[in-house]
Amino acid sequence: MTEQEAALRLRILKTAQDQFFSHGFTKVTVDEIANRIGVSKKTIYKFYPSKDELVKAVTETTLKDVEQCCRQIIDDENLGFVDKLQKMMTHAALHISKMGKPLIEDLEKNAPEIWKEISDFRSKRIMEDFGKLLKEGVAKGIFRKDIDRRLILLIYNNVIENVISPEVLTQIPFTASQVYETIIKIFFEGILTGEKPVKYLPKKIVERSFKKGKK
Amino acid sequence: MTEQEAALRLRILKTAQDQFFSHGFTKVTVDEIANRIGVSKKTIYKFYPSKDELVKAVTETTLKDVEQCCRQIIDDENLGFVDKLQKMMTHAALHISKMGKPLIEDLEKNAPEIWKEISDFRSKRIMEDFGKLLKEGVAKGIFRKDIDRRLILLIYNNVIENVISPEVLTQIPFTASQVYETIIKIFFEGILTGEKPVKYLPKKIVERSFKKGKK
DNA sequence: AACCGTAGAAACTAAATAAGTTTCCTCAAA
DNA sequence: TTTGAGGAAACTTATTTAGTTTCTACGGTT
Repeated sequence: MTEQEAALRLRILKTAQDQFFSHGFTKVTVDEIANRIGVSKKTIYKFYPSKDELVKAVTETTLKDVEQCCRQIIDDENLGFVDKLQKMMTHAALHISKMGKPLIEDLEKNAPEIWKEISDFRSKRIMEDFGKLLKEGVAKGIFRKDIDRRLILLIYNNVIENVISPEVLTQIPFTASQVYETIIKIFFEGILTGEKPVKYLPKKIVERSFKKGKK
Repeated sequence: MTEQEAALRLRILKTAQDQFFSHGFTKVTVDEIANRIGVSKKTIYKFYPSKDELVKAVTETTLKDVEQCCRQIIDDENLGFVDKLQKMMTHAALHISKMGKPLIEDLEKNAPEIWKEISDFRSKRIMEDFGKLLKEGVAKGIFRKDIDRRLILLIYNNVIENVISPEVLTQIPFTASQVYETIIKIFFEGILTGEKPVKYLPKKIVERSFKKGKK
């Protein structure tokens, strides 16, 4: 595959990702993706043998990117676990809000095996690594022990999924980063014991980070 | 039709409007609308003989609401024409941003006769009434005469349609009302001669006004 | 100038989806 | 007990879409 072909293949992937993230995949036709890029369906099927393979490629690329980012955070020895937790939460928020609800619901209904892959990944990556950090915080007396961490993550996931969405953000007098900062405050203030001062606010997220199709 | 039946009919209309405004009408199935409301397709077809009729009803109701609001503004003798223009612009903005681009493009492609109705309405209502107010301003030396008002409206329509949209607003550090206020400033500063002081800023629009399906 | 390979556009085939209708069943009201 | 209405699902028919094939044009190579 030449470099130009690789570039085209990536462009197909990014355009599909953008459209699938916004609308789900069943509502987006291969014809539409082709038209957006300015190629024919024949060219798309040159790189991806079927629409399902394209959906899979979008999903796997997304999860790989998330995995890589999470690993960088976990493996960063310069960060304390609170910083790690906060960065993980930020990254999870970006992932959840970009890989939007329309696609997740669509996958659950129409491509359950891909949905299961995402669900398993989130369980492993979010519940394990995330949960490990929460557990460490409890052990050190920084986080409260009376709140089940699986519920923390369930609530967090739902809040991000439903509040940081284009439709909601259009109708409230707050920007995406303002909303996210408030969510982080409520969560951290809710799980901290208060016995030790903890800095948990992330560096301000620029709204552009919420752009779909962006790394 | 009983009052309860009328309420159900209206609920079907509002749900359809909400979904069509966000996604266009071809991508929204009658099944989905029925599921959202918790009725069967049979019940929907009781009130609307076909999907096309439902789309037509949504469109006509929308245009009627806009017409009524515009008329109230035009007929309000307590308002100067600058206030009238500004209120018309605000109302046009709410209409354009709510009756979203997905539906307009969908109608143009798949239901051209409905699209033409909207287009004609917009020409008449926006170009005529709107244009009349601009003309009056030029005559009074308040607005510049060297800018064609058809272009003013074309540019205004495009700015509102493309900037005040959920996807864009998610990715910028401004709220919908902040963006709208800036648009209004640029437009009025751009068309005013500056010979006379003019107050043009609207009362602040609450973001909830951008909610689809809301009157 | 001729040939070759590739991709766009559109047509094609087969499968899937959706509009609109009908059937069966349940429930509430008379 | 009977009746009527609506939900759920099945059904029919039409339309759409996934994936394939054909035709044509264009650019590169010989």
